[in-house]
Amino acid sequence: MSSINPSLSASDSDPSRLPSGASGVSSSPVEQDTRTRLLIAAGPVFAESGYQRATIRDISHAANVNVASVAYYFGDKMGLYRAVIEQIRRSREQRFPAPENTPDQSPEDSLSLLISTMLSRMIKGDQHGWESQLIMREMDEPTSVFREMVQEFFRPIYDQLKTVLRSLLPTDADDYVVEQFALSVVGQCVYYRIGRLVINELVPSEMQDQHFGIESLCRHIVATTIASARDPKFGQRKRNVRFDREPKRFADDAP
Amino acid sequence: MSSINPSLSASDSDPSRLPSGASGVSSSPVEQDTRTRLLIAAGPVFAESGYQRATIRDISHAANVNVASVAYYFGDKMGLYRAVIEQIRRSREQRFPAPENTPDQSPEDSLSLLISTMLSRMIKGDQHGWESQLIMREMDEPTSVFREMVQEFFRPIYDQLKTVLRSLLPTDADDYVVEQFALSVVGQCVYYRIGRLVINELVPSEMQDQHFGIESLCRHIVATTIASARDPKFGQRKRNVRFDREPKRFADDAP
DNA sequence: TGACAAATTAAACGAGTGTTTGAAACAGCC
DNA sequence: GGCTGTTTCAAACACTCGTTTAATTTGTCA
Repeated sequence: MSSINPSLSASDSDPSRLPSGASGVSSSPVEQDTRTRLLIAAGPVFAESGYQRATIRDISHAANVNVASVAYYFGDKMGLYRAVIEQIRRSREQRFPAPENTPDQSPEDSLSLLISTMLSRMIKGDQHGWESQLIMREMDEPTSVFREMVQEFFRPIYDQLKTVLRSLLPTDADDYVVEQFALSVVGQCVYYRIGRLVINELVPSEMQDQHFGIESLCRHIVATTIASARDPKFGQRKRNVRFDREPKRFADDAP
Repeated sequence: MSSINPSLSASDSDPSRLPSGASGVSSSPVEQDTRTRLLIAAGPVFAESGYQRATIRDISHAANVNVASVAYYFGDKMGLYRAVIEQIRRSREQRFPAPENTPDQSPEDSLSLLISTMLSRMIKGDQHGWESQLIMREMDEPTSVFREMVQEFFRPIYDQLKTVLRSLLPTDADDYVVEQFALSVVGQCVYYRIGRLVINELVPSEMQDQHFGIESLCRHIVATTIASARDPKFGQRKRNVRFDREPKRFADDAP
């Protein structure tokens, strides 16, 4: 019932929302104010355990603050979570900005830049490996922040990708073909994050070390995408007899 | 301390492990023995909530049995979970068996069959949509059954995929190229399951209805894979100047 | 210094959790 | 019937969770 709780009167990102002891500029990573320490400690815990399983006791212990501080500074657990997500978005957009669409750039170069941006955000997009993990968790355990996150995180670069692909494909390519190509690119990039535990089991570690770095993967995805988008036979796909004698596996497929 | 608990002396899949009241053959879906009712009810709950958040009270309520029955028949919560996973593996292998490698089949047909099998297992591989979800959960929230699951679920069809891709690629293609192609195919298939919530936000629903059925996606993935694998320029990738003026985004990439 | 608000703390609360228990209900057999 | 082993059940246990509370400490300014 107290009326002094700061979480009720200030935005998550308002820098003026600081305790009186600290004067904005942080002196040392371990000597920051309680709110900042919570924000720093919460990310890895949420990423590791997921929103539900993460406990504010764990987070508070990691931040070396009292459990009640979460309610004091962020209202509740979800308030802290939203602050972490927003922090990731800003950090990521700053360190791996989407490339600009300069007209003097070939579509191939644009595609390469986009893919390397996506792979970087995905694989090395965080200093300690937990930021992407947290985003991926939202994808199959969505919380209330999911929809907003898709629109702000993914929509912009996805639209850029579609634009570039359209310029690579034949001019009469249908919209759905562009969409399928875009999702193919995204799928390939995302899998190296999502499926990394499976990949660790299936691919020898020496091969991963030598040929599964971002640069190597980017080369592969760019080359295969361009090769198939430019394939002269591609326009015939719809009538290719090869696919007319598919096994009847599609009983409940789209009509 | 009781010595009559059946979970301690019988395998999860032993059909003789039935209460004396039921005589093996099930009469009606709603009139099965307690153990079977638990097994049926547990799958969707585990898939929906994940192993940790799923509660045996929810499962027991859905199965219309007492909470203590889980301990009685499966030892503990993890015992029930393992039984569910094993049930999925058998069901899936029976309904979507990996295609055989018949020699009279073109590599294109083999690839198409493999991809449609993977997509089917992924997207419609379960009667009510929860089986794949449960498997996907293991991929980024692995429990103790993860490693065994990868080897038994994914390894066989992944090896088949590599064999087919090798026959499509130039004969002198390096092993890592085969591996990259295989993971590209897997990534594209998996993304339509993993990223389905994101896709729902990014792709108009009419387009999803018309062009994102299994058959349509299979055609696209097969066509792009074959086009790029057969691209005569593909062998030159390593020396393509285009990639030599990549932005320096690869500071911590593999040397 | 003393008053006052901000910040922190230990403790408690109430709701859920997995698991255990001991008694009751039920089956089949003598 | 009575007996025996199996299965079910409601209740309790021990524990963890997010949140609240009331008391204490800290910092600032008159």
